[in-house]
Amino acid sequence: MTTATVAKPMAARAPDAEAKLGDRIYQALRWSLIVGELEPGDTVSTRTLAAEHGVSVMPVREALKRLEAEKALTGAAKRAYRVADMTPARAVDLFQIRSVLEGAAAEIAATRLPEAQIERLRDLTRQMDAAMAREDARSYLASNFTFHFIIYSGAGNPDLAAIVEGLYARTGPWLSRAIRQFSRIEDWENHHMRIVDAIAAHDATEARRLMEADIQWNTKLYRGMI
Amino acid sequence: MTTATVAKPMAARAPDAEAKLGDRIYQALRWSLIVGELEPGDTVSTRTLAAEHGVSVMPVREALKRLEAEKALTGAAKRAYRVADMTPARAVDLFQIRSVLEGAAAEIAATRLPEAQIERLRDLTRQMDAAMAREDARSYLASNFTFHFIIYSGAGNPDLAAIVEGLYARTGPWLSRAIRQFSRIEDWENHHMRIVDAIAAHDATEARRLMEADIQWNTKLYRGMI
DNA sequence: ATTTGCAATCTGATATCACAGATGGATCGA
DNA sequence: TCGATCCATCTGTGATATCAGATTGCAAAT
Repeated sequence: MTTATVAKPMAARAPDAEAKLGDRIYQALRWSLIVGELEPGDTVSTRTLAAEHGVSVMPVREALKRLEAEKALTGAAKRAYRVADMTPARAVDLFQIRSVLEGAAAEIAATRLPEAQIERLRDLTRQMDAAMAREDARSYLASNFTFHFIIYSGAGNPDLAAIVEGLYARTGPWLSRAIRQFSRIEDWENHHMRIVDAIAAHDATEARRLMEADIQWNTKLYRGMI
Repeated sequence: MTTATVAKPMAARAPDAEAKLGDRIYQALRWSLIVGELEPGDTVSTRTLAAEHGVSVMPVREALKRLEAEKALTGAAKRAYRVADMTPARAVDLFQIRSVLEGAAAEIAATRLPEAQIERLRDLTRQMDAAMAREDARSYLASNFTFHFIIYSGAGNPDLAAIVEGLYARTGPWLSRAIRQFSRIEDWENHHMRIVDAIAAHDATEARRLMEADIQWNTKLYRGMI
C-alpha cells in the first residue's frame, strides 16, 4: 500500500509527444494501471504527480478526473485518489462485459484478421507461457493485454476497442495482485493458443466461444484468491 | 447550427444537488445530449456555460473534458467544443455495441425484472406511440431512453449500464435530427411492445433477439436520412 | 507503555489570471 | 459589387492562489 511513484512512459506504449499534457499523463497512468504497476488502494496525489512530470496540477487533475470517471480510480472529497478496489460482485460484472464485447469482437476478427497479426498472436501466446513460468506478473499482463488488443482492434470497431481498453485499466491492478498471490502455477491455464487456432481457421463461432470462456475463466481466478 | 443555451436541469433527471459542481454540469449537459436538445455541430463554450450556471469555468471544463473523453463532444485546440457528428460507419459501430450489450442485458432482465417495472415498460411504449404521432422528437427520445434504461439497469450490472448510457449521449443528438427530418411516419416501427411481451413471458432468448433487432433497426433509419 | 489531543502538512475543489491561436466581421481597395 | 486584409473578440490551455477538510505524526498526560 505505497504511494505511487508513477511510471515513466513505457516503450511499449509511449504516450504521444504531440498530445496535450493532460492526455499524455492520462495515457501514462492508464498504462501503469493496465500492466499492474499500481495496486488497488495505492494512493495517487495530484501534486506529487505534477512534480514528477514537471507540470502544474491542472493537466494531472484532468487525467485523474478522467480515470475517476472510468472508475479506475476512486476519489473522495479532500482525500487522495486511490486505485479502485473491486468487490467479487463487481469483478464478475466486469468480466461479463468483457466477455460479451470481446466475444463479439473475436467473432468478427476471425473473418478478417490478417495473417501477419495471427502470427503475432502466436508469438504473444508463447511469451505469456514464458512469463507465467517466471512468475513475472507485469510481463504476463502486458503480453496478455497486447494479445487481446490485437483481437478486439481487429474487429474494426474503434469505439468497441476504446470501451474494452477502459475495462483493462480497472482489472489490471487487481489481476496484478491476484497473480502475485497465486503460487499454484498448475491452476493457470493458457487458452490463448486455441483462440489463435480458431481465428486462423476462420471459425468465427468457435473463436467467440473460446474468447468468452477465456475471459470468464478470470472469474474463477478471482474466487481462488478471496 | 446555433450556439447552445443549454438546458436547465430536467425534472425527469434532476442533477443531484449534493454532487460537486463539475458533476452537476456534466449530468445536465449529458441529459441535453441524450434527449437531443443539442444537435451535431452545435458549439458549446466553456465561458458561456459557466455564466449560465453561475460558476467559474473550472467545473464546466471538467464536464466538457469528460464528455470529450466519451466522444460526445469534439474539441480542437483553441476552438469551441462542438457536439460530435457521426459518419455512417461510426453510427453502425455504435449500434453494434449497443446491440451486443443491451441484448445481453435484456436476456438477464427477462429472468428477473419485477412486475411493476414491466408495467412501466408498457406505459412507456404507449407514450412513445403518442409522441411519434405528434412528431415530438424530444418526448419520443426521452421515453425511448427511459424504456431502455429500465431494461439495461434491470440486468443488475451497473458497469454495463454506465457504458450503455454513455453511448446514448452520442446517439441522442443525431437521432434527434434524424427524427425531425423523417416525415414518413409509416417507416417508423415500434418493436418495443414485443420486447415487453418477451420479458413478461420470461423468454430470455427471445428478449435478446428482439432487443438486438430493435437497436439494429436504428441503422436502417440512419441509412434513410443520408 | 498506552492513549489522547493538537498542530503541521497534505488533500482536492474552485476561482482567477495570462497566453496564444482561431474566428469573424468590418473596412478598405479595386 | 466583390474580394482581401486586419483587428477586436472569443476560444481552450495551463499556471497560480486560496480554502476547508482529512491525515498524520509527535508530544503530552495518565
